[in-house]
Amino acid sequence: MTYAEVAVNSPGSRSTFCYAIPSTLEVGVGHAVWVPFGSRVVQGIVVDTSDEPSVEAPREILGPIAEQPLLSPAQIRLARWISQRYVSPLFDAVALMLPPGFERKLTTRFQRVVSEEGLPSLTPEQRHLLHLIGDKGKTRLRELEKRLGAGKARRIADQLLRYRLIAKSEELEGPKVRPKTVPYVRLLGSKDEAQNEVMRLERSRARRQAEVLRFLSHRSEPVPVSEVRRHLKCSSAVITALAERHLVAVEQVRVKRDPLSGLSLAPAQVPVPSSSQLAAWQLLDDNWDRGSPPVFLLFGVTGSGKTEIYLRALARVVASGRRGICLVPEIALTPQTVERFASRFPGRVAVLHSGLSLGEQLDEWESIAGGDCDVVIGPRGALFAPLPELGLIIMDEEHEWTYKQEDQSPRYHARDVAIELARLGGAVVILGSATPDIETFHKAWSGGYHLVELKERVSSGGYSPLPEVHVLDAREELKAGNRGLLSRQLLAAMKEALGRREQIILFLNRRGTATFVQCRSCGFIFRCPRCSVALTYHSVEQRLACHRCHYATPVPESCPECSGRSLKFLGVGTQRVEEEVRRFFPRARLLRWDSDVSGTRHAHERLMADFRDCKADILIGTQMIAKGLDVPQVTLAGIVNADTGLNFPDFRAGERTFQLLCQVAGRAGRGLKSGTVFIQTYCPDHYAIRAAAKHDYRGFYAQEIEYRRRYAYPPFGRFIRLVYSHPNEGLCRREAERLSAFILKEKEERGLPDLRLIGPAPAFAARVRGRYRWQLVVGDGDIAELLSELTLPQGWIVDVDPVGVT
DNA sequence: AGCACGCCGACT
DNA sequence: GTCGGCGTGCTC
Repeated sequence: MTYAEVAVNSPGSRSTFCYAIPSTLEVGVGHAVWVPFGSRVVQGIVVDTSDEPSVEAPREILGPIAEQPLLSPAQIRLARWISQRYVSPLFDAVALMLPPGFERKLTTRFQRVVSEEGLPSLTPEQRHLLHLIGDKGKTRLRELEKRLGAGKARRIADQLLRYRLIAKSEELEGPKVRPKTVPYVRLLGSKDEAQNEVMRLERSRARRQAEVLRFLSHRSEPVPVSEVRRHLKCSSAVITALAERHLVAVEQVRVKRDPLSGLSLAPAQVPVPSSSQLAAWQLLDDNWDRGSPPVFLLFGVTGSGKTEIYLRALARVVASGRRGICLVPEIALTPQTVERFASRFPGRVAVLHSGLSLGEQLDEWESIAGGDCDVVIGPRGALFAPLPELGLIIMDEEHEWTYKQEDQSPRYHARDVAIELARLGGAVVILGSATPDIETFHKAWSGGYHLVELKERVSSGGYSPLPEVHVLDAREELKAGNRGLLSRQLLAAMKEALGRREQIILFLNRRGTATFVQCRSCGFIFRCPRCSVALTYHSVEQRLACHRCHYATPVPESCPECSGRSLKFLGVGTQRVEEEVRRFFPRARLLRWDSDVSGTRHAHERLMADFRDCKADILIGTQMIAKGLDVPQVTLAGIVNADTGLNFPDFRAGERTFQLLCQVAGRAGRGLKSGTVFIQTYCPDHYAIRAAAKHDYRGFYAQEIEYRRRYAYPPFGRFIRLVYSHPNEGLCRREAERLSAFILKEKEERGLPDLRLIGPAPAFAARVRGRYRWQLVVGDGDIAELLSELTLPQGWIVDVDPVGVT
């Protein structure tokens, strides 16, 4: 007897379960299987096999879900690594690699057993439920929950079950996706026979049938029914009649749902590289196999031609018979990129992202697995595409935090996973950025990665210099009596640009819902007296709170520094800016671009196209315009308030601000005309702002890395965030305190002096959907190991390398 | 996710 | 005492 270690699809099962493989089944490592689990049947993946069972009485695997294994041994190794590193259930890690629509759930349904009405002992609620279930057919539990609420529906259903008034059944939902098929019509018999039949049909006045048959006799391959109908303008009845006479056969043929079918692809020719691109390529090419794995940081300002290097690298890999994945931060914003790749590798590019229909996703997945694609493009999840012979992973804009999965387990960072994947499969990694993540640059600087620099900006008209950047001190504006959002210099520059019929972008760094309070006269920001973190304004309770230590205070009426009474709640929306611009330039055509406006992916494209076609003079927007926008006519960029990000309670605040400012600055002057950028700020001396104004990444890095070193922030230390959520506030707090005390005890007993514990404190989002949230942040001290030994009560979320921490 | 088990308040 | 509601832990 052989036994299998199975990762089961059941929440909270961190370890694997042992099952016996019946000798009648062909099941091995990587197979998806149905297994009995408690009273239910769940899906699982075999991650190992052995001759000895690991428990006394294992149950038997019921059967394979698919004939072929779904995962390769390398993928299982990667899943194990992810599960360990991010302290997540193994199934969650495995699930990343399964085909789209793989997961199938059981539905609980109820049916009336006896239709005896008027049982006197029934409560009104019970009667109601009985009524909802009805006499005929089955009713889903989910349906009842929707009407009565989850807890109540279940409780009352249980009561009725006990009275044997209803019966319960568990049914497996049908597959969410099926292969798409299209009917094709094929000639039966030879062409000569068909010709004879044509004549016979004509004689018998079946003119339509004769036409169809003649049409088919000139074709050697089966023809789609729709094509026949379109061509001969006949109904399907004609084809059915022919099929009944056994002259033709109608067959279902599988077709691919292709998300790229709408693209107009002119095969692109390879452009002549600039000298700096050539130099960078040479360096990359020379060091291609050096390192374990070889990781390159392609460091080049916006518009320096990184994409061309990616394409060359992909071409190199494809030429050697291998394949590549290109990760992008957000596919919705980069249709041009997809188009560019697709026209360079015609017919060999696949895209994978959640914006596609499940059918498209499945078809892409299967054609990738079948070896029909050389290049896969997509956001972080595309990393897990079943690409055989993976030789290269590219990560564009590697500093972007969309690469970190936050909302569900496993909370992985695609960069780290990419490097591990490359290590397991002998592939090369190229990380590209104009403003690399501090941790990445540190690794490159200290020799862990190859640093490849692209020094010049390339544009269609030749080299375009970086824009001139002016830092405007917002405090000076206030002293001069300007209480508006836009400074005099910026307004003057806008007026000039409008006069020259040039385009302007105004950028607002409005991040999240966090608002902080600042004194308008002296620039003082309310900070926590204990942690010096900017206090966050909670509008519901009308208080300022520190999310790190739980300090809270009512909103003061005046500034403690200068006694000024003009306190400003910052977090100004784009609408405010729009109103103000309209007041100053009533005749300018404005376009507002933020998450409120752009609902769909096409809305992005339309907005961008409108602006590019000069249908507006001024574009006002948030983060989004810093990313996908490339409009050559823009000569002026204004950053309304550069400090919003700086005051964010996160040690990466400086880094994020620098990155954002550089990105916005990179938007101006990409065409023939040079650009100007205005940065409005209350802290003109902050190193992130000063460095951004000079386009000086290295200068910024030098200061930032010292700050990180001093406080043992990444890359010199790591964090793990533990969030507990519970509907009961007291219980939530108590559990957080219990775990905190436990960790401190472990710190003593195990001798982990480096372990730092911050909290417990209410999490940044202190209450989400009726559940209170408390968090602990642990720094260093090999806590991941400790946590994997521990079984945390359910309700805890573990986030290794979280995005926003103190 | 579902089921068993154990704890606590309302009622026989 | 006992029944049932609710919270917690386990499922190979």
